[in-house]
Amino acid sequence: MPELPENERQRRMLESECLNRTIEKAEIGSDADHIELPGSNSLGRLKGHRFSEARRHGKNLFAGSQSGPWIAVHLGMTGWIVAFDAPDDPPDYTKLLITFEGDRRMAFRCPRKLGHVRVIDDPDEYITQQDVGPDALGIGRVTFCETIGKSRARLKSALMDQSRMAGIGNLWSDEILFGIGLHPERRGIDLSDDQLDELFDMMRAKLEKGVEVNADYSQLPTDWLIPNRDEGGDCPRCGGTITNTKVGGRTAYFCDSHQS
DNA sequence: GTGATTGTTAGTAA
DNA sequence: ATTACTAACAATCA
Repeated sequence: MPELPENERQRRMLESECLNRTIEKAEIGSDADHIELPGSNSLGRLKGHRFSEARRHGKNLFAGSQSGPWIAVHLGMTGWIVAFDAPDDPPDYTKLLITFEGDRRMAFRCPRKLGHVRVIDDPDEYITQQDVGPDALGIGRVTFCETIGKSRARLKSALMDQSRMAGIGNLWSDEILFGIGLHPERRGIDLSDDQLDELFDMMRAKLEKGVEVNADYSQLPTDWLIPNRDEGGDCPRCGGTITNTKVGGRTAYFCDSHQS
């Protein structure tokens, strides 16, 4: 379940459960057809190394060390990483299984196979190669206002464009626009400087809260969109109705009253 | 059966 | 160059 807050939660999990243990084995799970995973040569490179650091950049996740190889993980729509101890069995849909010293194991599971894992040498170089913009919680106000303010694309699409900034997907883009009261089909180029400023602040506030509650939606304020993201429901903030439309091929939920 | 799903990419078109 | 639209990937659920 990965947008920026969900991905940060995964990063924390890796950090607390999977660092500083020597890798004994990295293997492909069963049912791993039609998904991009490292070949045996790449997997072999991991053996004997340790992950000393877990990083997040947008929806990308990295684990590795300065002198050793890194894994670059993208969770796709339904990917998830689980840490557990042998002899417990890996969960369903495990595509890649890493066994560390001391029975600790890390499973990359991915039911819909839309995620992937790669073995790389340098996360920074990888981010550049992949044309991924700055992390949405790392992008500066000036850069944000510039890239959104010059864009003729619809706001929702612009926020979700991983080359502009990385980490915002369907749910959180809706949440941000709901918070600021802008319709998802508005254009960045039509916003005033003040509106761009407020949008930047709103993006940070929403994502920071999402990170703070560790992407546990039950802990989000009840007047936010995500807990009320149902077609036809009442807007928790005004007398409006939650409705939806297609933007960029995704379903955009918004309040028909206070978002314009 | 139909349509939808927290993501990305390729192809096409304007 | 930028943006929009569609389909595709695959599994599952309402």
